[in-house]
Amino acid sequence: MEQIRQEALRQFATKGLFATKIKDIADALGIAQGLIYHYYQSKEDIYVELIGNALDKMNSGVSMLQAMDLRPHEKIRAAIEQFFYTIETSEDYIQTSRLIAQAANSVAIPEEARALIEEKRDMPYQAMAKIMVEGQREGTIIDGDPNELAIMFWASVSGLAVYKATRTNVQKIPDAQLLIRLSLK
Amino acid sequence: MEQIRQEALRQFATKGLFATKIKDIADALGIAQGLIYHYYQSKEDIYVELIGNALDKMNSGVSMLQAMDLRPHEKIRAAIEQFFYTIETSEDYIQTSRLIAQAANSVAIPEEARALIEEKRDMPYQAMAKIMVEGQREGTIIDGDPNELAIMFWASVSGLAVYKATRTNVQKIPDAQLLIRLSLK
DNA sequence: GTCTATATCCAGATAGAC
DNA sequence: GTCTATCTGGATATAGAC
Repeated sequence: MEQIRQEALRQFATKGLFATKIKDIADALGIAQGLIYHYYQSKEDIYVELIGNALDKMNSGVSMLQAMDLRPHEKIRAAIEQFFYTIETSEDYIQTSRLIAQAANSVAIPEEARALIEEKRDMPYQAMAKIMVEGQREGTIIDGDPNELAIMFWASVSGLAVYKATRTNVQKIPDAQLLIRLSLK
Repeated sequence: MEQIRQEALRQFATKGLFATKIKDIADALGIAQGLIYHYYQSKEDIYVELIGNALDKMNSGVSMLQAMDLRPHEKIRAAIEQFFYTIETSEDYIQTSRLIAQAANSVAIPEEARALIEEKRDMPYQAMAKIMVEGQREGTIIDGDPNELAIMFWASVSGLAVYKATRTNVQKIPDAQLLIRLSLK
């Protein structure tokens, strides 16, 4: 069950929902194709579950960040550093963000998956906008619409994640200092 | 023929290669499904042609930028402004970048398409790195590895493009000034 | 050039034995 | 729980008439 999830994540993240065949997953695990249907009712069911997990994982990271006892500009530094660390060390994180990127960029995903994305994907933006506001009050974050700052922040972060994910042999991704320049005074 | 290309681009960009059915394209154009095969040998053929066109379009934009009679930091401003303008006005540009994003993020695309991407996608990074070097010599671009600066630049730009492409009702995307802060002194 | 009809294949899902 | 076998639908691609 957990193995099915893992293998499905790996394949959905790299190939997408439609190019991934149930047989591919079964073969990779060395089990019969029919056995998958003992655990899941359909391919879409696996997909929807994974999308939900992925969004929750992303959002819980953001929640933890919010709860940290740090000043706003320190939270941004922490977020960036955590991001750079995770992207270098966690295969699972890369697959997770890749899955979300694939899903968000496709209109041909199950209704339920779409609903989950719609419901959950704005959380990081709102949380970051709040941090920006607080930082502006303290004078450590640059002026400007906090929502736009938040969008710019996550757009850059996810752009980097995609860059990293789609190059097999990336030696180095840019230094965290560059990202910090985006919003900090 | 041109209509097939256009409709196929629209659908591949939003749904990907595998979720797009030949019949979907034919139906959208009001022609018979079989007729597509009068113009193209296979679905993959259409896809590969579109990928090639998309990459060329992107790269020709960059080439034009390079050829402009501007100082390096002005080129960066120009690139950002052109980008913001195009993303707001050109449906075709959004589809084009979405197609490339989809393709680059999937391992399940035709061999030929993969080869095209491998061959052509680094051009913008190299061109931008060169501009960064020149700007650093002039003192208008911040210090740091020019390759990393270039990666950061395009990661942010493409992150924004994806953000914009995947929200139907985006009112505003961040101001160009924010992006400029990334690299200019 | 465009259509209808169809051959062929493949993948999702089910049935039922062990 | 796991397998093999199979039903069923759908999609690519082809054939051939108009």
